[in-house]
Amino acid sequence: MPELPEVETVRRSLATRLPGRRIEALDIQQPQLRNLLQPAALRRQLVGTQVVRVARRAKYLLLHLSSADVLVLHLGMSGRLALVAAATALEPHTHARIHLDDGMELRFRDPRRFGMLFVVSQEQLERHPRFVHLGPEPLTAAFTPLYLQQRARGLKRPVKNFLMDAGVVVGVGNIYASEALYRARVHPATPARRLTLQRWQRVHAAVRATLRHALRAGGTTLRDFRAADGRAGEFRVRLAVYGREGEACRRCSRVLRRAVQSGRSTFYCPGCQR
DNA sequence: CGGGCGGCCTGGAGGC
DNA sequence: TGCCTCCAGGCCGCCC
Repeated sequence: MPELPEVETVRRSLATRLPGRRIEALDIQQPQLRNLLQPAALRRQLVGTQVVRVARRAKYLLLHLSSADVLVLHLGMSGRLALVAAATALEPHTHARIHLDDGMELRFRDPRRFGMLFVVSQEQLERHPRFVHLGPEPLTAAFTPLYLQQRARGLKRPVKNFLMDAGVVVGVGNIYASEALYRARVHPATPARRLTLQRWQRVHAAVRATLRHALRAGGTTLRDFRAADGRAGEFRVRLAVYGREGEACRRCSRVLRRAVQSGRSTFYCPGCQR
């Protein structure tokens, strides 16, 4: 589900509400997510701590705690976080409930259970196996056209797969990889090593613009996605290629196509993207 | 070692 | 209505 704009949207919706709240209790209904939750250990680490701030790295949400630990949450494909009154009826696939000191509850739901939840010390976070290999954030100065060109040196994998590799750049998933390449007018199957610096400049700018616009719209809701306050994202109507196979390109009117790359759908315009 | 692929899960859509 | 297949926004381990 959620790529950078969606995770960042969730972060923002939590950042106005969570800091200062104390965790009073934790209920685990279903410990088997992507990682196996250890209810007793989690309770020991979380209960009694205060949320200090809500951050994000790649597609991970980071709840920094007063204990100098970090509660790390990943939404996988279908995960949702909701901040609701404790009396709210329990919805299906609610795996974890974090009870707060103001009568609210942070609920983690995830039908497909590809999501993750774990605690790591702030100090160890960057060295954690899930974090240590991560590339730069696309909206920071570390992400440049030259960086892309250098990382692509010698790689014959398609540029779309390259952009979706979190070791190259984080936060770009299947929707925004297609959208950004359309915006950059680069064919998704182009071997990464074939792109000139000039084209990397276009790709770089397109990745950033696409993510920024999606962020401004509160992300893309295809089906599941909601911010923590329940709001859906509005970017779906602005998608230029994703999910629009068979429809007309808005730029050149050619029929948009779908292809499969490494088992994932890619959408592109055969006229605009060479 | 780069990189494609299957597997992890459930549910929705569409075909018959 | 039911049953089947395919597909889905992520990530990792296996294998060539």
